[in-house]
Amino acid sequence: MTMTPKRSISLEPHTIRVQCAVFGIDFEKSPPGLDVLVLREEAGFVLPSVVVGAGEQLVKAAARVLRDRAGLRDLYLEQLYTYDPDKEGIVRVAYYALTSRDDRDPAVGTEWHRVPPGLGARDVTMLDRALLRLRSKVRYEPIGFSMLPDRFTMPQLRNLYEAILGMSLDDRNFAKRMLSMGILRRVGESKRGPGDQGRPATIYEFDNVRYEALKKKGWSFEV
Amino acid sequence: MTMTPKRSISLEPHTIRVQCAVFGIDFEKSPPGLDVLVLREEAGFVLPSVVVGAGEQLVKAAARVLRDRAGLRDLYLEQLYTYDPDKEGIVRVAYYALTSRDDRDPAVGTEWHRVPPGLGARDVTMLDRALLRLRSKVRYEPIGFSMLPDRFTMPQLRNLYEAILGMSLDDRNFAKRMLSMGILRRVGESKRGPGDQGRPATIYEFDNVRYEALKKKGWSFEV
DNA sequence: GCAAAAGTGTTTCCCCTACACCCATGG
DNA sequence: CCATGGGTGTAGGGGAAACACTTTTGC
Repeated sequence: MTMTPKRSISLEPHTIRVQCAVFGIDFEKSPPGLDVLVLREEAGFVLPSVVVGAGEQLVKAAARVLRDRAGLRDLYLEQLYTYDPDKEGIVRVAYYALTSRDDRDPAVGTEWHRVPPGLGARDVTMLDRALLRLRSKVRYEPIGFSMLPDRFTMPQLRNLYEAILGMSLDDRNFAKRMLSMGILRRVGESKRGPGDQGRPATIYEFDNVRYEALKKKGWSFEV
Repeated sequence: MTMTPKRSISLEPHTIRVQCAVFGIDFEKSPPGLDVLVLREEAGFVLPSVVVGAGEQLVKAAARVLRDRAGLRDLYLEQLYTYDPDKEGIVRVAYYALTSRDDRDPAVGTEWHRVPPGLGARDVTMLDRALLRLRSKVRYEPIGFSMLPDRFTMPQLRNLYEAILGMSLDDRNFAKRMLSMGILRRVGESKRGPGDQGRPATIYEFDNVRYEALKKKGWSFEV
């Protein structure tokens, strides 16, 4: 029987690839809908993905591909699931991201598509899981605000939840719940442009300081 | 500018290691408590872990280490989180597992310890995450039954939830909720051994067929 | 008959739901 | 003044939480 020498080099090498499902709300259409960011390739669309560099942090790799390929920064980014190695020994670590589409136009080669868009089987599997997580998590963590501009109106917030959850919500009860949680700061009224009809909406900001304080006391967000 | 040739070999190789937090309830003590399975090593305790073989499925690797090192089979096993590569390029994929301690004695070199036991920093981080997930998930999925023998009593089930959630639960309301969900089958009464005091408890089984049927209708478990 | 453990029912209260009207602005 | 969109209050019902006594067994 021989002793196996200790080695500092890698054993059983795998390639690790991070893959991202980026969600954003399309407020232009009515009703607003949930879109996912895809890259146009020769044979259709793919979700953004990239090989993780040696020693690179996973979330950094995800942020890197979204910055380089889609010009996106400062998004909510959360790890989702790690998939088994495929035939080439590639392990995919899936992330999902939330972003406000704001003013930004999508970078060249990227497009926003209403979910579900046409994708390959693996991308679909991952997107399904991301949607499931998003629909569940958006109800007990205030992550939805990442998909809005810093300042937003109550109807926008409600439209966001309706788009994600795929159901319509009672406007009175929705506003009541949101305001009663005490995590929104009223910061003025919406300015009207030409063509804007109706009463100006109140503008709110998400009060993160307040939210963290409440969370520390055991309170939890809930829609 | 030169073309990079396509390669089928791995790029940016990493070693992947799965790591497991196995939870079980200690019904011997009163009140019963939540234990985690640890391996005794030279310098203390560690969570079970193993390098994932080339082409091996992640969950298979987790099941493999728990079978080989701890003699455990047929446990509830769920992926938890994937950690960034460390200095040696090792990426850890964390799983947590639930098992009924039943009759089984722990295999040699393994011990059950009340959480939290003394562990290294990485193991502690992972265990914290596993506990958080367990405490949350046990409330909306019927995974707790994996920590009981097939046949169990209502007080056992309640003790399990009390041990995991770290709070005491009203016995009447608890039984009411559990029975009203219609996922428990009454299968008899507990046999008393010498030394057993008090009224015999009703024995139940988890009715998985019924649970799946309800879930398909959009119903969801909730404690 | 006493101690130990298990089983069961009722009331209260709060929160979620359902629901309709008035207000502010642009044209 | 009319159309458009935004804001607000109330009443009722259902489910969760609080709460105490009876039953069965071993000793």
